[in-house]
Amino acid sequence: MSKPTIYSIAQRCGVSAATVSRAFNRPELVSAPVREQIMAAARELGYQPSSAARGLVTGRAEMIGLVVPDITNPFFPLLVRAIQRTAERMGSSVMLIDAEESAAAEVRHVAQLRSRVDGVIVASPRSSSAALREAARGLPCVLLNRPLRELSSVICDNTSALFDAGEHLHKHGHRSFALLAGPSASWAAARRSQAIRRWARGRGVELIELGPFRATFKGGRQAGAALLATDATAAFAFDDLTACGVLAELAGRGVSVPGERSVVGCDDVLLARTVTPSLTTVTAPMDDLGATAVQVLTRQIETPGGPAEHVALPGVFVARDSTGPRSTS
Amino acid sequence: MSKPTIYSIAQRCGVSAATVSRAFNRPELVSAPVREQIMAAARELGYQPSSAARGLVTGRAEMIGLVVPDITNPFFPLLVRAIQRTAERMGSSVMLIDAEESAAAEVRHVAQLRSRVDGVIVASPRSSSAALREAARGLPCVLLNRPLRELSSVICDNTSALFDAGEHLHKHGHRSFALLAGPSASWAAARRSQAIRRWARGRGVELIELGPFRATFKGGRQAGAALLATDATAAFAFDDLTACGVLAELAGRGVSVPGERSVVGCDDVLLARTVTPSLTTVTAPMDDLGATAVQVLTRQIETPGGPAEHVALPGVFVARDSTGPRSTS
DNA sequence: AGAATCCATGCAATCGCTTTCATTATTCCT
DNA sequence: AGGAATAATGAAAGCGATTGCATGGATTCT
Repeated sequence: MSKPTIYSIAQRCGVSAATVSRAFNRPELVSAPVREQIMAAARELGYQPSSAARGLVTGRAEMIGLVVPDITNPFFPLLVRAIQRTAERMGSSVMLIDAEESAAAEVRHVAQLRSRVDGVIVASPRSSSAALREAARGLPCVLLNRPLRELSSVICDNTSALFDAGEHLHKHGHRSFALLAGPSASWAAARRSQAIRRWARGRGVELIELGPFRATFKGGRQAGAALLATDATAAFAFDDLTACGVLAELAGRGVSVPGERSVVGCDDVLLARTVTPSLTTVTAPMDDLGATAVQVLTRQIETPGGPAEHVALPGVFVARDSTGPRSTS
Repeated sequence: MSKPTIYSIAQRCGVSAATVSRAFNRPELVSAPVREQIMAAARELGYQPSSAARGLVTGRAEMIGLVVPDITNPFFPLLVRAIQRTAERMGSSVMLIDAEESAAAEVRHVAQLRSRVDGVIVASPRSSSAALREAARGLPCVLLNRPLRELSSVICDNTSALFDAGEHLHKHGHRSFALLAGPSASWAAARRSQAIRRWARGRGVELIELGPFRATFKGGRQAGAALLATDATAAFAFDDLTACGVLAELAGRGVSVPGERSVVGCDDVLLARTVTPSLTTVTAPMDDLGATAVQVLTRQIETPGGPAEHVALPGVFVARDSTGPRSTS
């Protein structure tokens, strides 16, 4: 007794396979009694449509690929979840690919995905624009947090939230700021630095630029050490992981936060709430980012050759415990 | 100019589609010149075999499902990565499903996966044994960190590593211990508690049982508070997340670690190295766990109806900075 | 040289489903 | 009531690959 197919069901119900197929896909085309009989038989037999067979004829895999550079980066799990949830609602599954931080693996995987998915979402890619363009040629594709004219993209724009962060610190009496820059190759890092510079210039406050530092906990400790060598009372870290490193370094040296220095992070990863003191940071609207990416991708799939779309979602500033009034010492 | 198929290539090379197919799958059956011509044409046309078509005839999806209860739990990303890497080496892709902590979603997803994958790996499932058995009926399945007689399983056994942890603390002069128990429904929690109890009894030391606590940062803070109400100088936390909560609570109350109290965690998630002080904990051999799970699953797929396999991999104790000599006060 | 092998290749069936077109049976309109 | 429109179903042609069997040519053996 092999796997049930539409034919098993058809035979059992004395109808043709076409009718069974319709009962599932276009129920309104099948009379109620027959439809119910078919459904009952299907349930009874434990029938599950073969997605391979369906995919072969429809040309749709009902599956999207998601390429992340490093699944262990706490930034991604929430994104993965949001994307998966939205995809499921649209009837698709998600194939997750962890490129393990290798740009080469990224494009290799995108190329391999081609035949198994309807489209791909590539998050914060490491790869060069050219390689990416080439890999995505003819494959619906949405870039996350990395704009590229020819390909659709969804990005999180922290500019205004960083302004808010600056204002928040300014209101607390800070007048001298440090910018702990992230990796120079990172688009996000460049953009954040730029936003902070603009704000500082507009505000007419002192901005000490330090770095670039690696976007790791270690990089953060170095940044913390560098920070202590200045007399900036408030610092913008590139992201939360860096900020945590800064916190650890300051704690290690007996510098109190926010008593003596204030620190703001970016991204609001889980860690940000967990660490002591909890991090003042910028929340990325993960759910929206993921959902939007899937929606844009769906449009790309349905309109092959359609125009690239570009969506920017704003981050939101959240004040927690790592920022406070400037010490009056 | 539609997607290239084996027929496009066949036509272009003046051979039959069968030969093209063989050139890819059984190259030794095709003469060298023809094979090379085919490969060249394939490259030129950008041919990618349709996995749907292949899957239809071979009955293999070359894909395995991976169901995790909560992708945001730092325990999983490393596991996901290990599984993905091994699967790739075996020619399969991974479909990730985040059950978002819902037992119902877990079995629902396993059921839906049925038609799209060759088998599933279910990590630390929340669902009841019966539901799980039913959902996996006829579908090759490997359970992770949850043994169940009828289904294959791969688990991490921390018993001996926890003994080592106990000895480590004992050597540092600790004589009174606290067990901060994890969720009572968790198999892993029960097992860990049991191991620690056995060790304490064998050693003849005092063991104060606290909890159960939720396996979250908050749960850890509560555990920390409870710990301070006792005079245990060393504590076993259920896992690293809990341990971090304990650390935070102690820090908040000005209790120094490891000066006044020692804390050991379990799992060695990324956080463990990041937090200050870095956590003494038990490392789960993630890579092995993932690789073994995939291998066992592969065997299940190749031998349907074969016997369930059960593999236990030992965790390894690692001493870091959250444990030290008992304070002599 | 003729028979026996072997190698490379082609033919054609098949996997399970969707979908167009044709075919009835039914209902509606004038 | 006769013909048109409508609804429910079936027959059959693919979708793109794999694979068992058949075939014909080259090679080898005796």
